[in-house]
Amino acid sequence: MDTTQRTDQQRSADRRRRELLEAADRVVLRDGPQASMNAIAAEAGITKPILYRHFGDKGGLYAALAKRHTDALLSSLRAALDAPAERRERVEATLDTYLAAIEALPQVYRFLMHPVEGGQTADQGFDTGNHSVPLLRRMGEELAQVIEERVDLGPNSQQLARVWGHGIVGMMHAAGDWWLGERPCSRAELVRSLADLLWGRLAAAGDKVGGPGF
Amino acid sequence: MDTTQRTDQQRSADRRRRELLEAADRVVLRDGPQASMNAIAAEAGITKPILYRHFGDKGGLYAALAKRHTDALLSSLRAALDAPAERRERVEATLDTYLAAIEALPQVYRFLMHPVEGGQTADQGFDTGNHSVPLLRRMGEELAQVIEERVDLGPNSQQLARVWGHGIVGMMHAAGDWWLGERPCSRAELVRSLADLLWGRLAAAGDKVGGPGF
DNA sequence: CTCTGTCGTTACCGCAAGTAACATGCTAGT
DNA sequence: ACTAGCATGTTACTTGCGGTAACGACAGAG
Repeated sequence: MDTTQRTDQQRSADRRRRELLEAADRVVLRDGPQASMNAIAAEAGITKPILYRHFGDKGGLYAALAKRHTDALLSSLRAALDAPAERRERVEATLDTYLAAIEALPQVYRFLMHPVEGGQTADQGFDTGNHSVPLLRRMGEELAQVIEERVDLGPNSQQLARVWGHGIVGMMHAAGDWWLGERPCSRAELVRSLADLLWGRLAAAGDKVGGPGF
Repeated sequence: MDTTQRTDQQRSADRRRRELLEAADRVVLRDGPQASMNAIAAEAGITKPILYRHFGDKGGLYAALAKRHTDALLSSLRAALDAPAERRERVEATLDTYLAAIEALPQVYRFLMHPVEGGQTADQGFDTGNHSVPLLRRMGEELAQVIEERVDLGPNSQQLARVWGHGIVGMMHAAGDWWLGERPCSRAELVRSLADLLWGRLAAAGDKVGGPGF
């Protein structure tokens, strides 16, 4: 039959696609974010044009690869966010989930955050937009949605929630990035410090009167 | 004399260097972060090898260019941070300064934040560190220092200040990036929303009881 | 046996980073 | 005045990567 044939082909194509993505994963994990298409193809045991037939261009492969990890991370985060617990506990669990993920696979994390994406094919004419850091954006939107659903923010809540979503995600990301590089403290301490920041401890703290030189 | 000669040459070299940097600036402002060395050289009215003699490689030119803008932005931020005013006002002024800067020169801002840096020259062997987003790091450290100097955080204040410095900078960056792309509100509203977040409004807000579907 | 479509290859193009080797002009020593 | 040295600039090249065109084998339909 036509349909069964197509299904078979589709299945085979999907399996190939998954194999290719896993090979790409291995290479990225080994070579970092600047893994070349040649290297990925070689790791998969095939040659470049097949990659291009499956993913269009490097951006497409990146997008597919990123989607896998992004989806996985987001579902973990959703679990932490939606837990039936106090807000502070949920926030700490979410921060810890994120930090544990980037701690476990820093190479993958760097690939997701710093996509390189300097192709010579001109996507010229962009004024400010594009620039493709989809993971941060998706996390920000997701968090915004949760905030807007569960926290009572009065009028204009949607916009406020979105600002906060992106802001909190950025805080988490930058602090995590710095922490990964320097490891100045344990993960638990970092989580506590960030949660304290979100809980207004900066506003509540008093001025320090005597400067170091006075 | 030998010394006077050398001084003349040094001055001439420095002037050339500045001219080259200004040309690079113009190109980056026009072409975005993926400006090619050829284009920069052409804009400066010279050819590639001169650029390489002055800056070593593309990373060197990037570093020099980034240092100029980073220094300029940091001095503006320092002015806002060190103003003799209430903490909330200072925080809002700092946020607004940063956002105004990225709003005025989005291309430069993108160049600073997304350096591309995917050279084929292997800096292999890095585990987690490097990855070169020096602007965010420098802003984080700077802010940490100001916080530690001026806010009374009790014991372990230095570490807490650093976490907060990097976290706040990341919040500002991510929210600014998103805002630049979507422009969902005015700059003043964004500043207010972020300051509210830092002032603990997330913790203070009540739960929303009735979900949208219940 | 041929036609068609998928999976795969080799060989190529264009482009950008980076370099080697050559040309030129200025200052200085003899 | 002639030549040595040194900075400045050039052309022309190599390497490596993203991306593609054109060609080769193997499956099933008529």
